[in-house]
Amino acid sequence: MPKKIKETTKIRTRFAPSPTGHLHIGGVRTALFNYLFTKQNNGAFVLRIEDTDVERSKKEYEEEIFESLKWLGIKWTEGPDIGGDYGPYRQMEKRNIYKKYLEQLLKESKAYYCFCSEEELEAKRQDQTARGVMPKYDGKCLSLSKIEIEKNLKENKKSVIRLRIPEKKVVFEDIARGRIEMDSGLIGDIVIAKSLDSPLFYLAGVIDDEEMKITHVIRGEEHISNTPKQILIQEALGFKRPIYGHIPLILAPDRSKLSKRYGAVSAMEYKKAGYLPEALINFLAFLGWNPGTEREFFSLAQLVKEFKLENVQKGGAIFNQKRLDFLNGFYIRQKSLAQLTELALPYLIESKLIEADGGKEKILKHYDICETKEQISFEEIEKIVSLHQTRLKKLSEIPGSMDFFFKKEIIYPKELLKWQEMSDKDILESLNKLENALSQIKEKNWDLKNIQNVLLLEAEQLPNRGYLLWPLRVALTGKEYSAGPFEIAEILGREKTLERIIKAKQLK
RNA sequence: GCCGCCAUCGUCUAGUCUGGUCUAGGACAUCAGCUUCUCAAGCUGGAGACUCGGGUUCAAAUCCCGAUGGCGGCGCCA
Repeated sequence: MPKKIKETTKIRTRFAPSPTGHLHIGGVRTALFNYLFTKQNNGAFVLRIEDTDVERSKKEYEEEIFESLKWLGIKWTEGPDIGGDYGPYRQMEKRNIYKKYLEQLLKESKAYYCFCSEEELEAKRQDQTARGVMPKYDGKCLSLSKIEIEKNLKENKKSVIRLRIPEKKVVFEDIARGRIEMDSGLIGDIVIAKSLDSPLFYLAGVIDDEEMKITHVIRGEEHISNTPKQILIQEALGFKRPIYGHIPLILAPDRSKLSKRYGAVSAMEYKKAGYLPEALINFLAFLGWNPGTEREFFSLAQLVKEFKLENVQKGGAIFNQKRLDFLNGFYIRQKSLAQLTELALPYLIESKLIEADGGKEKILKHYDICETKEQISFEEIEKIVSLHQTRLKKLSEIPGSMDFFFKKEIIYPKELLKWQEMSDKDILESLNKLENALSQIKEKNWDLKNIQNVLLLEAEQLPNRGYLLWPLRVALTGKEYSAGPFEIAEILGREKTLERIIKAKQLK
């Protein structure tokens, strides 16, 4: 007996994207909030693919939805790929079910065929807008006789199926916003299917939620105005009403809907750009929600514990790229060196700085100018990566910030060697001092401590350390900004360090 | 236009339900300093907000009304 009660009260939610485009960051957040809410209540989280728009739905987008959610660690418990007791989980695989309900509505005269042309409807809409009223269908085809309908259908006259909307006040409680009400008289009879075999979003969604025993519908704010329509469909069908929770939208910096104009919007683009899933999750969770304390770093597991759907903000939140970058930098710093190096490898390979040749042990250093290739170990790459851990905001910055370790020749303007008011002569003197001092260190003694001792001794005799250290750093890296020269020299090795100093002297 | 939702630093937000402890707290960004060869990281400090107008009250960011602004919806898209 208790078991049964438990079963009927189990929370069931769903994330129902349509595979008509890349999985948007806003969709990801909707999925995240659903996941957090469900997981903390030990509920079931259904992934449903809403592919009723046959023209725009694509298999590759569906794949991307799976991939994105998996990357972020947002796990669903039922879905098209893993199955479940309430499938199928793709809407186009259950057309017969929608058809059954559609026939029921038609039979009960709760829905009717409409033969109005799109042009006719469009003209009426424009007229209504011009008169300052909310556009709605005038119910013209409602007065069609059974015989006329039969005749039209037989002639294959183009038609849609509309739901009769009764005039009443539709009221519902929203977990995130409280009571919301709307007058259904303003809506007009909505189209719920193009035909018996092609239901529209409103209808299919409502039927799925019922059949999948969804208890909580958590979705974006853009659906608030759709909710009364769906409630009316539920009522016509005699379905149970789920609990609704509408979460605010993610906005672009100008407060408009976030779109491609503002750069990356899909989850996979963020992955490619070198964002960590931890950072994206933490960031997205805090867009519209916060724990009410001053704590700001949360893992997915910690969010499951602390998240409260009732506490989500009501207003839309602007996507603050700088904050995401900050969080990403933070999570990069949290990684162990081995983990970060592992993450760096694909970026180094992609930019042709290294080649992978059968596993970690045989990583090849690849010179982009000479043909020579030499081996470099994972441990050596780790050392290089360690110098950059505090300097990275995104993984995609990896090749650009450490390429000088891998390249045979580095290119930079001579002008860059100049520190403060140094003359060409000063630079040459510094480079000579560097060459002399460093050549004194024997190959076997080439380590950070010795390099530092020798160089600092030399540098103290100059107006300031920069006179020696800046040209050194530039000669070794070719960059205006980088990690410190001692560490770099150590990793580069005696031979290459001296070689680059000599090259710097020859620069025209 | 109509309907709905919303409104605290540039941004994300705490505080609003249960008025006083709020000369409004935190974080990102920004500025200055420390550190320092540069850039990061780290530390210290600064500047920076209750949309406006009416009420209610001894007292309003907090309650009520109105205005304004922003966003969403008004599809044979989802």
